[in-house]
Amino acid sequence: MDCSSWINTSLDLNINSHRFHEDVQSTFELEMELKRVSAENKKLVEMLSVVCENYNSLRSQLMEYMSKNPEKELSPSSKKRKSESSNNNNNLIEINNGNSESSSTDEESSCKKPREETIKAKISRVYVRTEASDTSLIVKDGYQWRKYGQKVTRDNPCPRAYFKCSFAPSCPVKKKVQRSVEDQSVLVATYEGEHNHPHQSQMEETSAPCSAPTVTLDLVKSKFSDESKIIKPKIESPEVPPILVQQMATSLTMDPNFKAALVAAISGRLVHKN
DNA sequence: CGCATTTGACCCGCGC
DNA sequence: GCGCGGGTCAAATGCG
Repeated sequence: MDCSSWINTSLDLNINSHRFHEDVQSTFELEMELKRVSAENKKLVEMLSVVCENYNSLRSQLMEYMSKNPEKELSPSSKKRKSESSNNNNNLIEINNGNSESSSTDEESSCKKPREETIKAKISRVYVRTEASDTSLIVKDGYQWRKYGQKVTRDNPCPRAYFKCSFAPSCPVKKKVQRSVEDQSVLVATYEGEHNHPHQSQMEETSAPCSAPTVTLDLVKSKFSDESKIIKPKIESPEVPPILVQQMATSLTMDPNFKAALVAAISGRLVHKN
């Protein structure tokens, strides 16, 4: 072996050794990254389980309520001025009837308001548990409201507050807030219409700890249409059916915001490494 | 001073 | 037609 071939062989070995070192380092970094992603996935699974638990709790409470008051939900002849029903829901529950142009059993969309034939406002109801000492009729939903009236209604000694979205008249959304008759620690907020502007405190809420989870129950056009059939005036097992977990996971993955956040979390770390 | 809230008056639909 | 009750208006008031 001459001198030049020896140098070439030595260089090859050196280069191969360097590449091997890089490969080992790259593999090590990938393993670390895999561990981080696994940890994040674990957190997400834990979050999902918390969501499932909250859903389970709220669902059981809803079933209990419906078993006690089946006629209020089923009777099409319910009057407009029936009392605001209460329940023992913790945190925040939104019951969204998805009011549409078709005939509805909701008392708010009864046919006795011919002047409002063009108004097809989406009406939803939110139950918020508050501190017993909290006497304000404030529901923190992330939007800014302007109070324009307050009334004491016949069915409830607690006054009902009337709010308009602060972006009115460009945003036609209104809401009524009143304490529940039976449980005055529960605020009943009735929303009319949909906001035509972005959520004002969306950024703050997404970064804030999730202390009061919100569950939306669309009782008319539920995405969980199968589950809406399951809801009967009968107490069922409090366990979450596996199909529900799957559907909740699916709806999470279908959520573009959730997807974007997940992709940003993972790709951000990978890009940062490279 | 400007804006939000309060609160009594007013409007309107419904039942009798 | 009248009274009742929910919903809205707008002047008064309070607050930063």
